[in-house]
Amino acid sequence: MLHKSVFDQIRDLVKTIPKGKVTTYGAIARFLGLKSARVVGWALKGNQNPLIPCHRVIQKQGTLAKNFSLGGDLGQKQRLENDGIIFDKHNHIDMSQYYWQPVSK
DNA sequence: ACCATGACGGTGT
DNA sequence: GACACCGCCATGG
Repeated sequence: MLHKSVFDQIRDLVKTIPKGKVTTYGAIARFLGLKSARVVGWALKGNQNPLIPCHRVIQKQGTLAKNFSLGGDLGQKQRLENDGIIFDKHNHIDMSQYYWQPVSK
């Protein structure tokens, strides 16, 4: 991975997600001009940097990816709850309340 | 260069 | 809601 890679762009963007907010794989992909959200998930999986709040990236439906690297979906849920985000009984979160739209920095 | 593999998303049944 | 496909594309073998 020399030069600026897709991951570099994803990392910089994820860093700007405010505490208490979340965004989606698809939103990041589209923001970066990618046609597939799968690349975003792949990039986060391969590069788990503790300085990057990657737990704030979730699925569009407000649900969590089951294969989250740091403790699975449960570990991700705990991190989000630590951010002050409330889950309903089906492990969904209210996207109308918590969704954060990526913006140019 | 070919092929399998995803922390997805959209659509159809 | 639960499945099943399919398109997507960077990476590694």
